[in-house]
Amino acid sequence: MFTLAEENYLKAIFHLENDHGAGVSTNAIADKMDTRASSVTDMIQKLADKKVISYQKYKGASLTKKGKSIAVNIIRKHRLWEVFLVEKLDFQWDEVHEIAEQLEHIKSDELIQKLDLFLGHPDFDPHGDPIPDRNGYIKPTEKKLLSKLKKNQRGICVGVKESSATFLQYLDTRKIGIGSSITVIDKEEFDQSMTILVSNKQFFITKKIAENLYLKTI
Amino acid sequence: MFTLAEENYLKAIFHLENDHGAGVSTNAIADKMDTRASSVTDMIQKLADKKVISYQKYKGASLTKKGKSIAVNIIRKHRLWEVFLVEKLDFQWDEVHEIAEQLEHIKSDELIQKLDLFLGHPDFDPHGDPIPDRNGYIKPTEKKLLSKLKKNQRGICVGVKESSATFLQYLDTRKIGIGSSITVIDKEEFDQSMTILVSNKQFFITKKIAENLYLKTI
DNA sequence: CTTAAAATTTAGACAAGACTAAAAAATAAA
DNA sequence: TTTATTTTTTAGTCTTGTCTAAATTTTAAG
Repeated sequence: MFTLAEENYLKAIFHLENDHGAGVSTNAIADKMDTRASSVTDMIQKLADKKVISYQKYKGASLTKKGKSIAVNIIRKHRLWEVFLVEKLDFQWDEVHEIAEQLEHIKSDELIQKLDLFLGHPDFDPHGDPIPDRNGYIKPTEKKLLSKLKKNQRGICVGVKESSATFLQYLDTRKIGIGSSITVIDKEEFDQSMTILVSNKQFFITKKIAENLYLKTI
Repeated sequence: MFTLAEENYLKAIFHLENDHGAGVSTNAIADKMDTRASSVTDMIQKLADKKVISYQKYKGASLTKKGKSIAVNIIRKHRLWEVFLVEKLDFQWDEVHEIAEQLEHIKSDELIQKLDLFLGHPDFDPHGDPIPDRNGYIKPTEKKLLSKLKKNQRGICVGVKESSATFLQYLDTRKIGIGSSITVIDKEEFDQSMTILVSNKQFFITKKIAENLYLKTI
């Protein structure tokens, strides 16, 4: 059985490995977990003892098969609970992360199976992230960051990379959400900022915004 | 803010105080929490420092107003989650305790308010226990232990005192549940055992069973 | 009312998970 | 390649919540 702290480390390592490739550095983990490198070294050692990561001193950490399966299961739970909060309890998409962060650690396979059924086996969470199935399989989706699009290209928003409340609220004020059609009207070579068209309104957005919106190009 | 351990102690003290009156002994708490008396002494001291219990050495502990309010809130959460698990996720009444034991510690007032609404403001949990309202008010119910009934009296089962899986499963095999009509056919003076009638079937039950079934007499 | 038993508290230790400060290793720069 | 910088690890400490063993207080028995 894994403690709350261990589960959170596994989840962090999974995400880091996903975003930046295998062999996650101590500092990267410390950064994501908002803790100190020395604390990470300690935990890394514990997780290696438990065979959920492979690790050599100074060489970074990678999830083993077992570790990955645990991490994916936590992510599955997180995303299912987010769907529950938004679909059933009527929360907004910017309000659910903190709560799901707690709910994801509730231990009961039966519970998750029944929750999944109750929700109608959803494929995506409210932020457009795919929900792993019971075996940990994540359906690959062909989504592209808005920042990768060129002038005049367009797509449908299918997800957000960041899901902090501030970012989501920013999107809300622009009426940008999952399903929104977005067209690149203009793109500034110098700072990668863009002018985009969303439901007949034009907005100016920075590179940072464009790097956190996933589109399905059409 | 209170830790998981602190919350569990508060809950235990609340229940003990409810069942056996104010001034809960160290040993009683240790027993209920399945821990050692010395650990209880330590925690009791912490809780007293935080003003959620009043406590004098060797004299037992009592919840303060603040402590009681925290405890009742945890119980409210526990019972609401139990309703959710049974009503929405289709769990049996003997399967929900462990899971609710975890869910009761999720921190979000908004969540509980919305859950309560989603469930239609239920008054009782699946074991017949009253759900405190948002202000911590518990509607007093006139329920009586089956063991207090005399020969030929009858009532409707409105709750169980114990809610261990084994006890609930025992009741299931006898088709006894919330709402069942129970008549005392015979009562043995010697050992307080009973013969009861439930939906046209007679059962022999021990004193211990009768002491864990709440009835509303009619 | 004194002694025995039970209940409670204290003292000291331990594991988990974090931290600071310092040492060691790896990487980048000159 | 040697030096400087960054990254990572080690060493030692702290807090929370637990434990055992011993001391103390309260309660019960004679």
